[in-house]
Parts: sequence; structure tokens; C-alpha cells
Amino acid sequence: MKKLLDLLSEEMGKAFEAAGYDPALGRVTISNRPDLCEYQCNGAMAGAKQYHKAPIMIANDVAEKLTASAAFREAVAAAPGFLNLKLSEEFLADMVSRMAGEPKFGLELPERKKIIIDYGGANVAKPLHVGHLRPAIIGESIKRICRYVGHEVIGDVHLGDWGLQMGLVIMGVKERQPGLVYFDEEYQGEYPQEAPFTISELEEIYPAASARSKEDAAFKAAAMEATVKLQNGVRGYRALWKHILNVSVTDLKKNYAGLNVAFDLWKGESDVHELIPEMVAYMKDGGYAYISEGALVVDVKEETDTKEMPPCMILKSDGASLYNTTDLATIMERMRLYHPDQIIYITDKRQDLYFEQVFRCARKTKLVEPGTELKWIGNGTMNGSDGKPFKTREGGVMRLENLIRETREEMYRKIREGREMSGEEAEKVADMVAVAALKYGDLSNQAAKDYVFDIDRFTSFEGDTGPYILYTVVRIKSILNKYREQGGSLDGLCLRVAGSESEKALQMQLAQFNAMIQSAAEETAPHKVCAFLYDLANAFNHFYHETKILSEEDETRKKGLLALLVLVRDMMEACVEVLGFEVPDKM
RNA sequence: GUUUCCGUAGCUCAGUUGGAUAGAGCGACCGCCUCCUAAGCGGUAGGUCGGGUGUUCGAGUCACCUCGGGAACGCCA
Repeated sequence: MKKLLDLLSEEMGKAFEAAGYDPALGRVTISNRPDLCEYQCNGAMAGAKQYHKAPIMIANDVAEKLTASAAFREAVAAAPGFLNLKLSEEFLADMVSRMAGEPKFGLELPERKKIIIDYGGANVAKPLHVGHLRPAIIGESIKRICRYVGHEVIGDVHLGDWGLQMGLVIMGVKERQPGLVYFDEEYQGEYPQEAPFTISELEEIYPAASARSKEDAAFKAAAMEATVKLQNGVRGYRALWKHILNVSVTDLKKNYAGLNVAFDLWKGESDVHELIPEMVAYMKDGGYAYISEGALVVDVKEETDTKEMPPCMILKSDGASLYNTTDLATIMERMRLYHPDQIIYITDKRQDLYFEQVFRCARKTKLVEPGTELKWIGNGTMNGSDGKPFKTREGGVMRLENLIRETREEMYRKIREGREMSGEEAEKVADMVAVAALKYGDLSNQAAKDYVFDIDRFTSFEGDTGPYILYTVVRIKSILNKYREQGGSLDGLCLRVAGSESEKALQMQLAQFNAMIQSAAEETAPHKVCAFLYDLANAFNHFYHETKILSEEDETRKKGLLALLVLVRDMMEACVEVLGFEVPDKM
């Protein structure tokens, strides 16, 4: 069904036309002066020049024609040329009631696209740290929003599982356990099923090996050699690498699951290793790539550039591949396997220039077809209260696990403090609310901006926070449960014309859902969902405060109010779902 | 140095594509539970939108300049 503002604009357009003006001037927006009106149209001022007429005269002409419209209860022209509008309660109730009856609240789905979304930024053998939080939860939410509006979306974690880091881990393992069969070049038999290390050992091995390589040139050379051997397919190294991968992926899945983040594909840089020679040959044969300063590069400069645009490097001067190489080869692979309409990348915003180079290179070399859009979303960093990237008290990089645990503990403490709840139940609720606190706190900021992480603020039940949102939904659920306990049924309820200002305001808020979710999808902007959710929660709490529901004596009205509650609950839960967290039954 | 992003209330952030008197939350202060979750609701105080010039009937929003902060700028990812 059509969106509210579109319907109103249509009505307004007709009035403009009837008064002899361009109907396109009839764009209706939400009022920025709620004391004067609910909606407004500024078309009379926009048209003043075109018609050589004072805006107020145009507005008066149009207001006259609006008296016949069923959509508006009131339309008055105000100086210098505003059209101030109040909605008809019947029209609104009808609209909201129809939304309640349709799947996805009557959302008109855009043309279905196939989208691959590359997010997370995880590396094998390295624990997730706070820097991985934003790309993971923003990506997850964008994935869910795009799915909600009907797109086919494939989420790929695109692991960093290749390159020197792997050689370092292999040498680190060798150092600790030189006797393992993986290092015996003569060995012909099957390799053990069991990994020779646990995840915690692995997480010690990598940083130790990485640190050592910076001081010990021989060790670094050995690691580089191991990397080459791995990439060339030396059996023992490949087998060991598989173990590293498996142990890491198991752990990563567990960590992501704790944040309600789930990937459809667990591909990595290694998956395109075989494609690289073909891609390099293609770029050379096509005349795109040439040798510059020893490295193989593709020029991506354009005449209109005002900034420096270094060429996109395909191979390093030693012939080895790098980040660009695997990313480009991945684009090639994705085109072949999935043929997507769009590929979205979510990474730290510092990679701006890098992605511009890669995208230009992919376009120039026709790795992607013109119909496939490449989109990069650079996320800002999560800062501490000093405004600098978040650190532990000791000044180190904080592990994501610890951040989540601390948030959970804080949440648990608050729940035990404020509610009578068993420790076990409080723990479950704390888990859900903590994830909401963390994710909402993050997603309510624009993705591209940095933000300050403040555990006290995020876990607060007051203000624009995840817990406040959840609390509001839980309240609604609680009323509906009580109604059922009293023997009532939620089937066949019918939403009624608003009986108060706060009820009307709530209905108007509900009516904005479709436009909101559509623009959140188009602009890949989860923070719009958060803002909507917060407004809806406020509108509900205001309404709730002054409306008796279960003790309402007029049975028809009571059922109408319950229908409204059901709709608010469902819509809020839909929003929470696309943001990637969940509502508990009690809190 | 070049490019780029950002600068809105004490703090944390919005601002619907250029509209009326710039909005929330936190913090401060004041009210509201014989009533469905007071983890709620209502109210008060707090601003030359970093500064300047311009475009426009009209600028937090657009352009240029300037100050301040962050980031990126060929063999890391």
C-alpha cells in the first residue's frame, strides 16, 4: 500500500492542480511546528517565482480546494505561504488499521536485488577486538534491513586467512612443537584429525610470532618461506593451516553468535588463491596492468580527480599478492558464482582511498559489469571518553569478548538491583538486554561517524537506549498477557479512530513506518530505524501514561486499544529484529 | 604538503535533502504511583549551529574563505 506522505502529497497535488498550479508543488512533509499543525506543505513558496504571485495567495487558493479532501481535517494557509495541515482521524485510523492487516505493515517492496554484503573483518588466529564490533553489527543490521524490504542478501565474513600472518602462525607452532608430523617433509600418511593447539594457544602463538618477526630477521624469513610453501600447497602446511582455520572459525562463530551476527558464507582470501594467476593474466593481456617501480599496477586516475590517486597495485614487486589482489579476485569470483546486483563492503572508514582504487580498477578492467553496483560503507571508530579509539584501562586493545562480558555484568547488576528476579533468569535477561544496549548504542549513531562508548550511558534504562526500547515492548507484552490471563483473546481485534491526542500521535508515528524502513534500506542507514523506534517508544509511553486500557469499560474501545497495542508491539519487534537484537518476555 | 571527513546546549547525539520560534537524551532543578511494569510520565533552566563572506524571498543545511580536530596519501590490512 502507498505510504502516508505519498497519499497526502497526492491529495495536495490535486488541490494545487484544481487551483491552477503545478501538482508537483504539493509535496507534504511532517510538520516542524507541531504546535501549529501535524503536516505541512511548502509548495506555495516554491511556486511563487514560477507564477509571479505572492506565496500566501497561492496557499489560500489551494487551501480553498482542500475542503473537499477526506484526508485532512483542517488546512489553513499561514504567512508567508505555509499550508498547515491536520489529518482526519478517520483517514488515519483507516490507514493504520489496513497496515495492521497486511504483511510487513503493507510495505511496498522495491525491485528485488541480489546483494552480497562483505562485513565483519575477522582474521584467522587473531581474536576479535573492539574494532570488529562496528563492522559486524552495522553489517548485520544492513543485511537484515535489506532482507526485510525483500532483497536477496548473502552475508560473507571474508576471512583474512591467507598471507604472511599464516606463515607466522605456522612458524610459531613449529617453534613450540617442532616434532609434529606437519613439519616432516617425508611424511606420506594421513594427518591427525585433532588440532595440535586450542584457540587460546593459537591466540598466544600469533602475537608472539608477530612480535618476534619484527626483531628476528631469520624468523621472519622462515615465516615468509612458510607462507610461500603454504600457498604452493605443501601438504603438511596445508593440513596445519586447515587446523588453524577450523579452530579459529569455531571460535569466531561462537563470538559472533553472542552478538546475533551470522554469516551465510565463511569464505576467505584463500578461496580465490587459484583465481589469481588467471586474473593477473587477464589484466596484463587486456593492457590494463603494467610494471611500475617493480610492482604490477593498474592506473585508476581520472581526469576529474582533484586528489592524488595512486595506481591500484595488483602484485608486489616480489610477485606476491596483497590485499588488493585477493579483493579483486574475490570480485571476479562473486561475479561468476552469484552475479549480484550490488556488493556492499563494510570496513573502517580509513580504507576510503583503498576501496576507491579497487572499485575503479574493477570497473576499468571490467571485472564487474556495469549493472553491478559496488558500494563501500566506511564506519567510524568507537572511542573512549577521551575521544580517542577505545582502549583498556591498561592502554591495550580490548578484546570484543571482554567488552561484551563487562556489558553483561553491568546489566546483570542493574537487573538484580531493580527487579526481583532469580539469578538464573536475571542472567538470561541480562544477556539479551546487554546485546541490545551495545548494538543500539552503536547503531543509533550514523555509521560513518565516530562515537563515544560509555557503558553507563548505553546500559541505562533511561533516554535513547536499547534497554529503554526493550522495556517499552516488555510493558506492552505484559498488558497483553494480562488481558489473555483474564480470558481475553487477541484475535479479531479492530483498530478504532483515535480518542485522544496522544493516541492520534501514536497512530501517526506508526503510519511512518513504511517510509522509514524504505529509506533505511536505500541509504543503508540503521540509525534511522533507531530514531524511529525511539520516537515510537516515546509516543507509546506518553499514550500509555494517560490511557486506561484493561480497565476501559467500553468494550469496543477497549478492543480497539488492544489492537493498537498489538500493532505497536509487532512494529517495534520488527524494528528490533532488523537491528539484530531480541526482546525478552519480562524485565 | 595534498586530499578528505568532522565541528550544533556542560556531556552524548538528532536535524526528514533550503522553510516558521534549531530538537532529543544525560546531568541539574521541580512535580506525578489507592490505577495495566515509576527501569515510566510531565515541566523548568541551558544555543551568536567554530568564525566570516556570498547565493536565496528564506541557510545548521548550498558555495568560497578561515580557525580547530581526526584520517588517508605505492609494495600493511
